[in-house]
Amino acid sequence: MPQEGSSPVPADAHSLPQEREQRIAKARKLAELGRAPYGRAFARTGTLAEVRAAFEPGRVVRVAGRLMTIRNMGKSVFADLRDGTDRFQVFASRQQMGEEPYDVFKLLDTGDHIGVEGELMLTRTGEQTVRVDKWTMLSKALLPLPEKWHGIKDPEARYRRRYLDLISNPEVRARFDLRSRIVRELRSFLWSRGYTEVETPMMQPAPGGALARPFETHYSALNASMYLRIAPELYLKRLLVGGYDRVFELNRNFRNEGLSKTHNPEFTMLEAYEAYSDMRGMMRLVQDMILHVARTVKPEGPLEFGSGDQRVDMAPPWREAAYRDLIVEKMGPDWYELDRARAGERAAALGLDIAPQMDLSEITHEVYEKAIEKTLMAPTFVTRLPREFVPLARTCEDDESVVDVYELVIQGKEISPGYSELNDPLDQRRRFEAQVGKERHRMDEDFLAALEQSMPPAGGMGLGVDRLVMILAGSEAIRDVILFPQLRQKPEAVPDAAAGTGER
RNA sequence: GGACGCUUAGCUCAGCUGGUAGAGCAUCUGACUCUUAAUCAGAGGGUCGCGGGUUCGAAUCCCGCAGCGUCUACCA
Repeated sequence: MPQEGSSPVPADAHSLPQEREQRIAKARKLAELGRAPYGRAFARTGTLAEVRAAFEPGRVVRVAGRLMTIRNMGKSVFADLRDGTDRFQVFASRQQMGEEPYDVFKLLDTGDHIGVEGELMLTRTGEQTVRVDKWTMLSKALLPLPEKWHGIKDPEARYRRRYLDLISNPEVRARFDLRSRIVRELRSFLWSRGYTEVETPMMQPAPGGALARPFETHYSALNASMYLRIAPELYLKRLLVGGYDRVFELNRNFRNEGLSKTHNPEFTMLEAYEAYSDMRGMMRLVQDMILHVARTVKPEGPLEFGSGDQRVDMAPPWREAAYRDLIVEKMGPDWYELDRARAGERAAALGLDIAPQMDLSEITHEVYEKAIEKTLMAPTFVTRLPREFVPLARTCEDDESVVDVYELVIQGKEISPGYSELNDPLDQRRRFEAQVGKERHRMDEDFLAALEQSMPPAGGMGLGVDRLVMILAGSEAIRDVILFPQLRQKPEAVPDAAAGTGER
């Protein structure tokens, strides 16, 4: 296995010509000395945080963690151990441990995992410390840690090797812990409201529930094309038909579209449906839910998130504004009397790109999306959207030209749409047929059959979980709230994967 | 998808108008029994993203490619 000095070095070893070899040699040496470099379970007195909380000098404890720093003083060594909860200093001395175990201890490198048994003590400077009596090798690190002071900064390395980002940037770990809490609170809120969580297919024969390009895959056993879902909507509605009055799913959707600061091809979506409710009921639900989560994240003080011009005040009541009113507010009371040319000029004056083929309602929508929506910082329910932009939604009772929908905008981002769901199967069929012409989506006959079985009137809502986390965490990029964001594949894998195998 | 920018040691970064590459941390050797970015002395480590071109000579200039970033486009 070891390469002869004269034989060519494996290509991937170039990246770490020396240190990795040294660490492998140390692992071998440890093994020779009877200390397996990769250990098994280690019974701990508790986590480092627990041991710190119950600190008592003289008490014997067993702790484990990753060695983060080592300060070698000759006949004694101070080192910092870290686990998922805390950092804790350990102190090893030749006098205490005996010559041989102490010398072996000095084979350790930063990055290694070890288990330690010994008495708790206070150093002269008052730092809580474990004095090592015995220690166990748990796992030898062959690769060095990122720079201890500056950490890892290169964005590409941070995303591709997120484990290093998590090790060296504590605020990153804190942000993902926050995400976990948010997700948990969303669930517990809905459970407390009597909702049942379900899981519906992610692989679907006919992707529906939204207008988006799907990912396509192939199911060999059936020799059939399948699609990763773009939304769970049509399955959740089947469950309304099946008698679930309150149902939600919190899981991944996939859309075959571009990457951006606010778009990842797989993203986490919450969808909830409530029988006998409507869009108004869902407005109340989503407001209560987001306020509940925000309060959990920030238990006291004003409900403000983000900073600078992205600062958001979530304090209720949240504004509700009809689409048309927002337009008039921005473009003047005569906007809807303008002809196409005048409207185009006025929109262009705002710096918008108005293409010649755009009609009045398209120009208006461009104004909404580019000049209005982005400026809505505080939570705003935009209602009564023009039906041509939400073709599958139910129209308002008092005005057939607008739909009974809300779109919740926070910090200029669409966070949550809500609907009074369509339950007329023949109407739904007509609208699907109109869509199938434009999009290449297949008609979901099975779903239409379910509707024909009678679906109760219902309110439905969606919530972009990643974006909610962005707002509550004060992150400006979706990649900062997704552990492993989608990146292009590199021709070569991350360094060292194949080193030593003799391949490549 | 388009425009612009970046890519130098394991990590964080210098490197001028082209003259054969540096620092700190990490690593190795030595000293050191209360340190905490330990300290002190010494050493090793680089296909300068990849491929081509210009030139006596390229990390540096030119072209192509890749990855990443920013803005932009589609979308939640």
